[in-house]
Amino acid sequence: MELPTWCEAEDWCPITVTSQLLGRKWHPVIIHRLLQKPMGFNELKRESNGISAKVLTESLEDLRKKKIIERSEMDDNAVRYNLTDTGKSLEPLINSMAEWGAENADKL
Amino acid sequence: MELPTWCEAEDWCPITVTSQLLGRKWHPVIIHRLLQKPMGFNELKRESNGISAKVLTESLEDLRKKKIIERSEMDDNAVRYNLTDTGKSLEPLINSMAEWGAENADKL
DNA sequence: CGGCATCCACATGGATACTG
DNA sequence: CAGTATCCATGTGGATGCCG
Repeated sequence: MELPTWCEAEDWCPITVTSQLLGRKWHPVIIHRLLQKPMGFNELKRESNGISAKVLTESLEDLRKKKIIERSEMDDNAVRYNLTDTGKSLEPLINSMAEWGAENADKL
Repeated sequence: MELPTWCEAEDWCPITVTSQLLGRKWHPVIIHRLLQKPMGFNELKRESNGISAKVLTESLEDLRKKKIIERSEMDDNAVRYNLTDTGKSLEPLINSMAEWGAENADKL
């Protein structure tokens, strides 16, 4: 199957789509955390070392707009964020990124 | 083998290393182009639809500092940029990004 | 060809404080 | 717990023109 990996127009190529999703500082971290298990706002904040509430809010909003994650309120009013199917489909990519980063961090 | 995919300190995790490399708007595109073949400045500029000379200069500089690409001057004074081994090791990641982007661009 | 110099606009993120 | 509201600093990229 031929996939259009090349840019097909000014300012648009498949790579860039992914890059602009995973290039936001905290997005890949958030997705990585949610791959372990669904979490609430504050747990997610704790698990993402150093993110501010503001940026977490913005990131979650962006990821929701892009249908990568879902927000649901439980019966006890607790909030849960979890990945959509689209979000889960990023798992191999996220893992590859973590692996590449672990192996090459010292070389950069 | 256990790889440290998790953040090990404030402001540092393997995922973030990769994300900050591939998250710059044109970096993945440049790497993708150079995976096809080595190129000079202007050819690379033409092949990356829409990048400005300034940003291309900055990107190449950053990628060089990170040992992802190399710059060499040929005997005829022509310039060639090509990937280092570290840069080439990004190929599967770049391809996965292009693939994911092609498959999910419409859903975002 | 292979850039550099400017200037400018906006995106992104950090810090801090406050709220129901 | 789950956020909002401000303010501010820097990052990042675009446009344009010039140069050897």
